[in-house]
Amino acid sequence: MAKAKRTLKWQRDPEGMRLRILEAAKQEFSAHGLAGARVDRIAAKAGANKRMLYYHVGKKDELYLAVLEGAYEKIRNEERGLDLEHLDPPEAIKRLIEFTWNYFLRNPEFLSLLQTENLARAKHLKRSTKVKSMHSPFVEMIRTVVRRGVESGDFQVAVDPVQLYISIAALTFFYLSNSATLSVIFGRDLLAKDAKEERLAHMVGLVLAALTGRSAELFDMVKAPKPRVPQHQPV
Amino acid sequence: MAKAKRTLKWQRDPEGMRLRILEAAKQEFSAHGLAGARVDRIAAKAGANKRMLYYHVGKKDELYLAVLEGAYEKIRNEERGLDLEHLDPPEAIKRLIEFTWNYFLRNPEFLSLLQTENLARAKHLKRSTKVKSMHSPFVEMIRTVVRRGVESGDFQVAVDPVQLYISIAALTFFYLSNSATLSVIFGRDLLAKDAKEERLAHMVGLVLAALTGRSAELFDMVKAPKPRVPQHQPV
DNA sequence: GGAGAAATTAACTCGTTGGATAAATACTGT
DNA sequence: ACAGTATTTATCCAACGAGTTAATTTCTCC
Repeated sequence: MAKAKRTLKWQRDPEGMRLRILEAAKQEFSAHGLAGARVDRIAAKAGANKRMLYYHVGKKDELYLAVLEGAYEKIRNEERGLDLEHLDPPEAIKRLIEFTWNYFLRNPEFLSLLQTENLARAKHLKRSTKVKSMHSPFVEMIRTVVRRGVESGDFQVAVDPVQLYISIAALTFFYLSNSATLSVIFGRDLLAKDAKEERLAHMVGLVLAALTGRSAELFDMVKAPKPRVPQHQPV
Repeated sequence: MAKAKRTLKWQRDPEGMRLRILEAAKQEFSAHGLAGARVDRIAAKAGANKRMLYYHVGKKDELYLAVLEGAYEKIRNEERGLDLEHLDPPEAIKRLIEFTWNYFLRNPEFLSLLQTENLARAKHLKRSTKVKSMHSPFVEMIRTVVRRGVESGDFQVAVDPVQLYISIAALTFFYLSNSATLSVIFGRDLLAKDAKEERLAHMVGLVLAALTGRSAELFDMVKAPKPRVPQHQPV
């Protein structure tokens, strides 16, 4: 056969393979946790042989850490584009909340990975040098917004930026990461479209009201579109 | 031997055994998750034979569900003793936050169990009939507090009690359940004594400020050195 | 067109683990 | 003290799963 080169049994593509492995691993680890994840399933999902995981990344633990680091890298990169400096302080906080909320909605595996890692008490993350370095700029970004808010009189109190960020992450993260059990015990579908809108309004209202001290208007402002329908039919 | 009954190879104590098994299982499941938990370790920790688990409770899944139900039962029982009706609304909310926070601090396994169950998307909890029934009274309790607050003029807005409770749980739960990774990325020990006190102050301030619209005073009130001891041993 | 390196497949090892079976031991009522 | 039942121990095993070894296929560069 001169020109029609015989169909190959497999293609070579080290870079692509590595990416497919990491993507498959992300799915698997977020769906089943570290212990529950199956190396063979990852291989299958990546359209690869099990041996490839060890060849391109490493053993299960190392694979897991690589996935985790990649996840952090991704969110911090996107956060960098938030550009809160040019918004007036309440608007900046609102945008930060909305971004965080939407990011978690768009990347549910990130939530699962963090939960998994916390169940392991960050044992793996502690060994990572990469991750520690990329958070201070973000904190400074928030600190600046708060300072500006206090100076302009928009905010009543100079809250610690780390506390504020943890609170924003808490309100969004917890609702989504625990929506399964919460939905069961409260007898509501917390992931329904309406419920999510209501939640976003609640969170923005809560945080801005606390910072500015103008609860009523703020709650109403964001709450406007959806008057209510507080479902409430547990048992 | 008539009186000095020869030392027995083992004592019979079905009730005690069952409790020891459940306790050991709680430890194991919260420490390693569902997939990571080892049946043999549970047996060992309970000072029992592996066969006992199957005899007294059931297979791994059933054991896990039993532990989970027990955990919910325990917290709801304690919450029942909160008695928020007799406090003025802001004080009632403050007590609710403090109780939740302290409960989570005292029962870290509860946090882990919930995380694990949410990673499984509440697959097991959905099969439980017991759990669903015990939450509406609690929601009503909060609803009443909010209504009273609005009527007395203390609160500026009639927030949905479920949203409010989820927010309180979020602020407390997330901080503790994710303290491992947060401590790493922010380079602070979030479980240090000072950090915990600061966090409690922040959360109470945030929520009360949002509800009452008097940020500054409230933040200062709770942020002060140590006005009083909010310890509050529930039940 | 061939040698050596890189990438991929196939097959195997070996400890672990959930669950099962059968036998032994303690307790109860009579 | 004896029979029957409840509780506990002692083994066993088949399946699984992580990681390894060795062979096979493709690529590159000369």
